[in-house]
Amino acid sequence: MAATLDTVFMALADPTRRAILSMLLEDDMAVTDVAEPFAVSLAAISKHLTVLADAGLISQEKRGRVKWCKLEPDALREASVWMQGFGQMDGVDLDAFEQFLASEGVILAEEEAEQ
Amino acid sequence: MAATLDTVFMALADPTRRAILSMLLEDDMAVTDVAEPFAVSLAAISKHLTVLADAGLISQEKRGRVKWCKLEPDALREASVWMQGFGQMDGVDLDAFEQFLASEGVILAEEEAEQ
DNA sequence: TTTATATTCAACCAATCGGTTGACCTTTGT
DNA sequence: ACAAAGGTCAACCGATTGGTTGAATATAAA
Repeated sequence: MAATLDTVFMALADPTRRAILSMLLEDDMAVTDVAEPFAVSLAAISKHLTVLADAGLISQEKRGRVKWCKLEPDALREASVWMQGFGQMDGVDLDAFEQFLASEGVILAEEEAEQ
Repeated sequence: MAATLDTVFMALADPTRRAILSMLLEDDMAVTDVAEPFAVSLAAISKHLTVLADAGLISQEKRGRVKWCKLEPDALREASVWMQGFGQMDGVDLDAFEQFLASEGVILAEEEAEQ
């Protein structure tokens, strides 16, 4: 829930959690199915999913006895914007960049906050 | 040196280290000057700088008794590319995006590798 | 040469991390 | 009613993290 840069980057720092995100890119999954390919306990994966959910990177909805995990790519936006301040985006005409994004139907974080 | 996604994201997960990167965005700095605004010991900052250097996010060059710290924004590229696989870049016309970047003088990772 | 400056090293500490196991709760199926 | 399946919880473990302090090292200045 408290999706700060701290929690997002911390969540992304673990390879198992990044692999989970990649899996969820394909489709929503139950906790047990997320855990299946990994050589660790279900409880460990459950913890990883909690970390991802706390970072806002996934959401979890319980239907019956199954808890469905869904990728929430929006949480990456804040972190992505932060990173872009350092990379080769430096020197880029930001107005033109925003116009380009708008032309592609992308909604920036600040714009969304005003809605 | 071993700039993996693990080490890069882990390095970015700490607010002090992110603040250091922001400072280095302005200019190269000596270790002592980096440490000055922070309420922690010089040794602690020295460790943070080692973490950043191991992640490839900064480089350190010793001239005389002063060790100069320099931002290395390229290290963010790999992580940024990984993240863009999830975010709202999804669905964006990547060709148009690259053209836009090229028009802004930005060199993408793949292009640079071919040089 | 002596002294101050810049930085790291080494040892230590409390807190956190990723992992385990076994008990537990809830929902579904027989 | 009973058993199985889906998940979490709680307690524990070893390793790592971010921090400290004091000593050590190397360079520069007096």
